[in-house]
Amino acid sequence: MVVEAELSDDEVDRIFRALADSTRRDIVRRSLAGEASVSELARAYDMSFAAVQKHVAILEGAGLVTKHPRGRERKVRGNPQAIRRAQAMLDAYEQIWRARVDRLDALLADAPE
Amino acid sequence: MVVEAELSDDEVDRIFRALADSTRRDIVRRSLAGEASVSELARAYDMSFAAVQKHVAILEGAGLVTKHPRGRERKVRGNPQAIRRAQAMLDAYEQIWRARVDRLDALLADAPE
DNA sequence: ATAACCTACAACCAAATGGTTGTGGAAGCT
DNA sequence: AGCTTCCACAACCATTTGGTTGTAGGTTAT
Repeated sequence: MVVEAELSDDEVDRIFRALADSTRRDIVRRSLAGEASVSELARAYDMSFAAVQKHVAILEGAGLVTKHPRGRERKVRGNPQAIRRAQAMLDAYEQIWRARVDRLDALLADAPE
Repeated sequence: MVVEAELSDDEVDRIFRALADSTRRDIVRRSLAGEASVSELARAYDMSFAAVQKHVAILEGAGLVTKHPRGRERKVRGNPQAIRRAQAMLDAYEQIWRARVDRLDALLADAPE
């Protein structure tokens, strides 16, 4: 059974904020496709190693990515669970909208002229 | 036929950034559940009218919400399409992960010892 | 042992964020 | 007309963000 972790506002903030940057989204894509070390990632972007390191740290803080020491490098691995939790949030919003549409439909059905 | 709007990085940035604030997420929820004027929304939060107005403007800039003049007020309406576009983004990430898992499975099948 | 590489972290800086107050215009009410 | 309500926008301020460089520690290779 899937544990439906109650997300605090702060956690949701971090997830969406982490996704609100194209470099970070690209890091997520790469690390979901397969493990990559921080420096491998850094070589892919036109910015300093430290900058990429910070992006990875932000993603890690949001739970979108985990780091795993392998020798002298840290392998970055995407976390599909975090993605699914974000999806669950958006699903909830769509349900709210759907519920509203249903209410309006019911109203029209009750007063059909 | 559904128009699969190609989202620019900037647009995706705006959508996730807009969702990375609990006040704004709450505004989205309310405006998906039903239209509300800016001042109605403002009364719900412990901050100035102008602050709420800015949040609505950010949501509008991200396409998560639309404003509709009704007399002297502007009715704020949630836009489920924008939500779905964000969902599509997250779906794409999950597909990437799934593809990786499939690749690994295939590898194991090919070299079964 | 020395050199090269990978990572972490601090200090710094410009720009963006999230809030405030104040001003002003347009719409509705008495 | 005059007052009130709703909204937009500018100016300002503190904090956060996203980048930089520099320093230092741990790991691998020569």
